Amino acid sequence: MFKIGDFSKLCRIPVSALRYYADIGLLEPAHIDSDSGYRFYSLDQLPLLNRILALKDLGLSLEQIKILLSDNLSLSEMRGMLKLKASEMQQLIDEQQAQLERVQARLQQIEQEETGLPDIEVILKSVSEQSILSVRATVPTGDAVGDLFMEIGGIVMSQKLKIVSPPMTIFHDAEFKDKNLDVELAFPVENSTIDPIPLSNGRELSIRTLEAIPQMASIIHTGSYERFAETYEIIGRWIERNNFRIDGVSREIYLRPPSEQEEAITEIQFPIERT
Amino acid sequence: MFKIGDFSKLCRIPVSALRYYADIGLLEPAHIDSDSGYRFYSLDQLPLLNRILALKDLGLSLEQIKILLSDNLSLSEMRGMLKLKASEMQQLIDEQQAQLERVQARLQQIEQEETGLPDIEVILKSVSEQSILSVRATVPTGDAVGDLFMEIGGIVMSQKLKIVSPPMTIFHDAEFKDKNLDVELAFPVENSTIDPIPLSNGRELSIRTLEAIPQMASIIHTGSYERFAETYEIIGRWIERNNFRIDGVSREIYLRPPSEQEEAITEIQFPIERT
DNA sequence: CTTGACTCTCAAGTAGCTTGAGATGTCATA
DNA sequence: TATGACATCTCAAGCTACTTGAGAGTCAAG
Repeated sequence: MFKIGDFSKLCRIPVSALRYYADIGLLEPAHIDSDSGYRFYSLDQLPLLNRILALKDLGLSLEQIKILLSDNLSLSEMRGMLKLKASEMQQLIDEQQAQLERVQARLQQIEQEETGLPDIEVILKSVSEQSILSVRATVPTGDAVGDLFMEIGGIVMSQKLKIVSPPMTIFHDAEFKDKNLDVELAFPVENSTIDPIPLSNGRELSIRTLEAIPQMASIIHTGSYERFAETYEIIGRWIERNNFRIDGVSREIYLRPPSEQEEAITEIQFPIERT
Repeated sequence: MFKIGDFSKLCRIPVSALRYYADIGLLEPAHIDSDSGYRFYSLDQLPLLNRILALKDLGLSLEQIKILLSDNLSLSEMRGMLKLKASEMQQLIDEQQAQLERVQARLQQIEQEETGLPDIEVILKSVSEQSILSVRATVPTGDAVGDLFMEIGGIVMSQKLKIVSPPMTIFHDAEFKDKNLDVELAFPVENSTIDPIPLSNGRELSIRTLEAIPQMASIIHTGSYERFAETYEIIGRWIERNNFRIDGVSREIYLRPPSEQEEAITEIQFPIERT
């Protein structure tokens, strides 16, 4: 029989951990002196302790180990648990690997271009499905989106549909263009249906569903629309450096329109995928 | 200005997290109504929040981010932090990869041999440096180690050295032998020096230092020495399956000698290295 | 004025221990 | 047998980044 300190040296587990294991009922001392309360451990407990440590090393929680050791479970149950664990671990490793790559991308950025554009503002997010009331049109220049907005804004308001978040533009062109852009002007609305509303030029305003997107690179642009190019460059470089590629149509979300007192705030989103 | 719920939807961060960030002073609301205590956030805070999220995504703690955002630190400091972070992450990933491999090794074992020997008892440990009083000798058979033990036990006891842990045998043969084994019988003692003590057959008993070993595969054998073979087989297979190789001399530690009442308990250790 | 949705604060819980305070026990020496 | 050094005991709190829940107050619509 060993006092806790000696047993601790023997098995190289801190005294505090042994006490903790005793507290949670994972490994009770072989004997507890009823006068002093001292815990005593026997060498016969070493195999059990080692089994505990081996299972812990496989990444099981102490709670799981306790269950596993009490109802000594079948091989197939054990296999199930381990398979689950293995896939969890694989996923965790993959995520961490991706995170490491992002850190290294940023490091590379810092090393290469001392005074370059910072891309610290880019974040990764997911967006969920939403209903939009939208019109798709070809506009001669980017600035003309504003005119389209003016044109249909009143019509949208008159629909008595509840608009649940700020308006956005969806850019359908496969490559970058600065003339004759294929855009969709959209207002997120509550889930409902209406008949399409015909507009001039054969266009129509209708409700459709914008599907969820698991991975979006997003950046917030503050200020006038004239300086968009720089912000687009930042997010573009971030995507490139982090080994993503653009996979779908981009959006601009007009969080706050420009006014006398305040600068405009716009979010730019690109759906991305691992290359 | 948005109430917390709306801002939460906007940036896709749970309300509880936003409140937490405010509590720890990481992101204070733009305004707090003094009557109701309601928090109000401005769109102007989005870039800051995104910076926070981007840094968090790089694996920095909220505390670090807070420091980093308050004293806006230099590029080289930033680089230092990221480098440190990157190496930490790399190490973490390597460890987890190794752990995953151990899980998979065990899975493979379960799948292949339904009724095979369980190797659940093998654990990985490190052992630290220790002084030993030892004699090295060639013995005709494994059983003869016991005789050697008898022979020198008395002499060791008479040395008035404090023996700090149970005796062990170190096996110096490069390959397995069952005849003429090159063994070293050792008693861990307090750090001190004595003159070598000559024994019969030209052997001598002396103090030396046994160096620390970072990775040992260890298993506890309970019972008579006759059934050692099976335990050796278990640990050997574990080492093989986990892609380690034996790197140095093995030990047997006689934790409890056999007696009328109790079974013997012996620990077997192999130093190992990643292949 | 009511109703329901929203918000507030404060406390506790999560995992696996570690650290510390303050009280007691054990052991070897004087 | 007294003393001092050291080991051990039992709590309680701390670690991270939040989440959950209780109980109470606020706000907007009908």
